[in-house]
Amino acid sequence: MGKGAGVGRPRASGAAANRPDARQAVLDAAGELFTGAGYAATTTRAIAERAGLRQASLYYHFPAKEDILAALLAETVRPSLALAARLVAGSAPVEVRLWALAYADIGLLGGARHNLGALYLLPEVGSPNLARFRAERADLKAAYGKLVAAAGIAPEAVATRTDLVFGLVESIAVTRRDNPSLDVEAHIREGADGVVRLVGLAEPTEELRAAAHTLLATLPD
Amino acid sequence: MGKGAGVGRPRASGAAANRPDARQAVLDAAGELFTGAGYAATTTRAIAERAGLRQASLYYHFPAKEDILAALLAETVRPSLALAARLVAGSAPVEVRLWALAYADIGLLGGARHNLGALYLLPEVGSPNLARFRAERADLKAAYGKLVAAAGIAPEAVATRTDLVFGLVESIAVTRRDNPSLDVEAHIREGADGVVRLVGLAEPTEELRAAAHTLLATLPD
DNA sequence: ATTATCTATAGATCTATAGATAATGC
DNA sequence: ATTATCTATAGATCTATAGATAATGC
Repeated sequence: MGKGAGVGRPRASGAAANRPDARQAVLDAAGELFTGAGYAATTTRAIAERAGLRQASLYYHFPAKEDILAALLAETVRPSLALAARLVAGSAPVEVRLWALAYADIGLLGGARHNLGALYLLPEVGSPNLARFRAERADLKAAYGKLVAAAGIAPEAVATRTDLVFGLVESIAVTRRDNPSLDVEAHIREGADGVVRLVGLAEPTEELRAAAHTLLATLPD
Repeated sequence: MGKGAGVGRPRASGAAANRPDARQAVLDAAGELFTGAGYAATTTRAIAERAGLRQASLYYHFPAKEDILAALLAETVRPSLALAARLVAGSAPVEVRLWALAYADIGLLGGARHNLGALYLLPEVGSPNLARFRAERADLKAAYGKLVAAAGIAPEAVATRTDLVFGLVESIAVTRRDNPSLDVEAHIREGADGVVRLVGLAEPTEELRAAAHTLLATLPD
């Protein structure tokens, strides 16, 4: 049991009070419901029920419903952003770094519990309270843009090409929503190949893929 | 004025009653609000207000809120589907037909009022009542799949490659949402080129694009 | 008589707050 | 005394229906 377990009134279900567990259960429940039914259609009562708490108890862990969404968005975009920053700063050939970024990023979205990438598609991400997430996602896109520019794309074409690459990467969320039994591994490999092709670089070779895997395995944390 | 104008109690605004006008105004208002704020977060009152009617009057034109969404989805996917059916049945080189389909389809989504492609991303499209739309969208995807297969992709790679192509085409909706002042024309041209590249066909030439434009201009209606 | 609208509202929520309570910690 | 939960509910909706009404059409 984590720190604080047992302190506080027990849950109605009988479980002992436990701050970190409850917070995590809320995020997990909200992740499933927001990605499945959307934000507005998901009630705080449904989240609480699935998390094993009473509705009002959510507000001990999050000041408002929207803060639950903000926490989920942050934990989804941040690993991708951290990886992108390290790859942009790297010195491997640009096609290797781009393949590696797309591969890892699609993998994070495709491998997450509950298709968390679908959160990026929610209309509520436009909310003023979620500006932080939008800025982090824009930073991630800018990292793709730097690699696209480094790939030798004509300067006036970089922005549009980057939009397309970023759209292709995030499209895993829609594909997965449409087909929950998707072969995610195949999609990740083909998606990374596709990003390289889409940018206009040479057809990916097995050597390129191997180099990218090595690069990802040796990145400093 | 259209047929039926003036028959019926005048609107509270003073405008004469007019069935076709009111229905169109409702769809237009709902298109703007659903794409901007989402389905669940858009109230029937807000739709009615923007359409110049009272909230309850919506129900003379649509049996329920969800039927307004169904009508918008249908009118967004059908033109693309009709075009795809004609191109799949055509005899022009496959790279020309694929470029033409992607160009026209991205153009329909990118050029529509209110970014209607964003409706495809709403979590509510999973609703049982919207099965018809999902089937039509699946037919559209299948048309892309036929062209991908005809492009000589290895049979076991066709499904994934098609997912990626379809994802790239629809990504215009997310791009446009993120950047409402997007250069749509540039995105359409680059997007069609990108689809051809993504499938693994030869880099698009000016001749290919010209042939595709000719094909689109000469398609029978 | 028919049509397209209106006013009024029932009934069902939904979010967030107020205040109580049942644990552990000191 | 502090913590993490609970019960109860205020206040604000939101969708859809009931029934009235102000036009035109016959």
